[in-house]
Amino acid sequence: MGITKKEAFTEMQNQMATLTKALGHPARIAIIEYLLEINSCICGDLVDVLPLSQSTVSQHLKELKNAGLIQGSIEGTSVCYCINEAGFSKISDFFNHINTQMNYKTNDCC
Amino acid sequence: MGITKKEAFTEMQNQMATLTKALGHPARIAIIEYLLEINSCICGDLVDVLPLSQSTVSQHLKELKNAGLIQGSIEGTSVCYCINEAGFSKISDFFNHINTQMNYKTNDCC
DNA sequence: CCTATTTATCGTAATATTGCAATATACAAA
DNA sequence: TTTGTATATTGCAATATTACGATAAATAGG
Repeated sequence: MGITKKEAFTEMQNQMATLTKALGHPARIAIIEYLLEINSCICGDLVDVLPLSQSTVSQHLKELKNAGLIQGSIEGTSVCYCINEAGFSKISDFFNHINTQMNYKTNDCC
Repeated sequence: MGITKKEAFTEMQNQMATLTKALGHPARIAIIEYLLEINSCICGDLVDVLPLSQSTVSQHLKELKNAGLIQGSIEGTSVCYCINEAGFSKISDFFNHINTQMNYKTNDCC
């Protein structure tokens, strides 16, 4: 039905899915990489760098912002977007947890 | 248009997007958590644990397998699914890279 | 005020995802 | 061979995503 049964899962599971889903597009990966590289950015730069139209880039930025992976503040006529470290901490915590569990247990199956 | 312009991005960007996209659903997060917890699994277990039908669970398992996040091997009548550490290493590498860059640079904007 | 610049939003079309029932497939046991 | 068990696949229907052009909104500079 195209609709995710969110209510059937834990808040943590939904939150982690929201964060990873937001990264689940090459343009949004590219945006994050670019923001990390220059550590300060305006949307206009991204339109030049990415092979997508201005409106599409704006939408991707909105999704990353909604997920809490980037921040944006108005800076005169333009908007300054940058990494939101809090969002990435949450993901890192999850993967650290996974790595710990993988190291702890022996993968004796498959 | 609902179609991602994959050809316009690097292979790394597409690969990372594929991996994170595969995790971008609470059911698939739940599957990974369950596999980590019991460290060995057959699909039937998951159908009991998850609030989804057998066919839907099977589809989610297929997506995780295609992305390289889990492995499955036939074990008599059932299938034994478990974590594919190689897939998670790739994601971990990416997030370690992000964390390194975040620590290195000062977030002086926004 | 007028104009240019920058970013967001709307409308729309194409495609993808999610979910389930029904069915198919594959194997084991009787 | 027949029956049962476990998993995969197919075929929908409902909804979401991706992308773009057009347009709106907001501000800066003349």
